Amino acid sequence: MISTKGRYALRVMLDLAEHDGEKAVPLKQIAERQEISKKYLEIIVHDLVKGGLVKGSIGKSGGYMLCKKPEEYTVGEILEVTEGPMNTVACLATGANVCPRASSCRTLPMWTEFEHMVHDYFFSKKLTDLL
Amino acid sequence: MISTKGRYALRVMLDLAEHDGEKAVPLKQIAERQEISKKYLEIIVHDLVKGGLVKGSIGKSGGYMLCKKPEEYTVGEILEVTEGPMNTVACLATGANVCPRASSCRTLPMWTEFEHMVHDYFFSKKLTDLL
DNA sequence: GCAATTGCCTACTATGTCAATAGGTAATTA
DNA sequence: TAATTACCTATTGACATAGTAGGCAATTGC
Repeated sequence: MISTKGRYALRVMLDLAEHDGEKAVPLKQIAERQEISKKYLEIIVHDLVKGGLVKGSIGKSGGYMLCKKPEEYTVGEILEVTEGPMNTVACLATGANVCPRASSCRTLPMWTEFEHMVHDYFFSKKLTDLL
Repeated sequence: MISTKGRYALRVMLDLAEHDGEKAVPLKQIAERQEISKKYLEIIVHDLVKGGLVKGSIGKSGGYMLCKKPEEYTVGEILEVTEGPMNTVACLATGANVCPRASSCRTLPMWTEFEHMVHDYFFSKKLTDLL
């Protein structure tokens, strides 16, 4: 299940891609266009900044800008930065203690295959594919 | 994210498939073999019974049996019965109020495509593919 | 017939995540 | 210098997850 955080993040990135230029885009404008609470977007954009996907500038005529060209972003990296690593099952989660049944588990191969499929899907999809 | 309910349900179904025969399999045995709390499994198996995937018989030498032949089950139906409908994003959830932005949403087509991919994956995978 | 076995039922709980909201600080620029 | 803007910490209500606890009722092997 993709949460609102990831979905909103994607919409923010698309908004920034559409208004990509010289000037930074204030969060207020994004919030209005996307009809999402500005306060909540602050949290999300903070993750994007922390993840190095966008950069912000403080002060009048400040706002946010993309760090790379729009076509260089994948949907996967945007989702991972806001939602954390894409784990579909707990036994495959990054940093999970290895399940003692792993070697004989009948279901593990399927989960692994599924996880790869999901990962491939989102990391081969570019942000600009959605425009 | 697939929860323990769905994952355990799958292991129960596999256990039943491996011990498919004349006699019903007591939950106690399944719990011991799978190393899962019997109490918790009761909840899960109840969902499987409610969903018509297995049937139980009360009393001494009672237990659970499959309703169909093992090869007739898909992973998808087992997961749906225990985890509820497979919704990857809220805007596509069954019974969700339609998003007013749906017609112009840049991300919706991707979510729809993704949801189909996930659905197809699990519903084309048979239980016996895991044995 | 009786006792052991087994499924079935309701209720409860601790923990964590989600989706926000609230209020304030500090930097920048028109 | 005043408006604008990003940035920071804290808090909240609702809900889901992952179980635990205890008892009832039906069946059957002896």
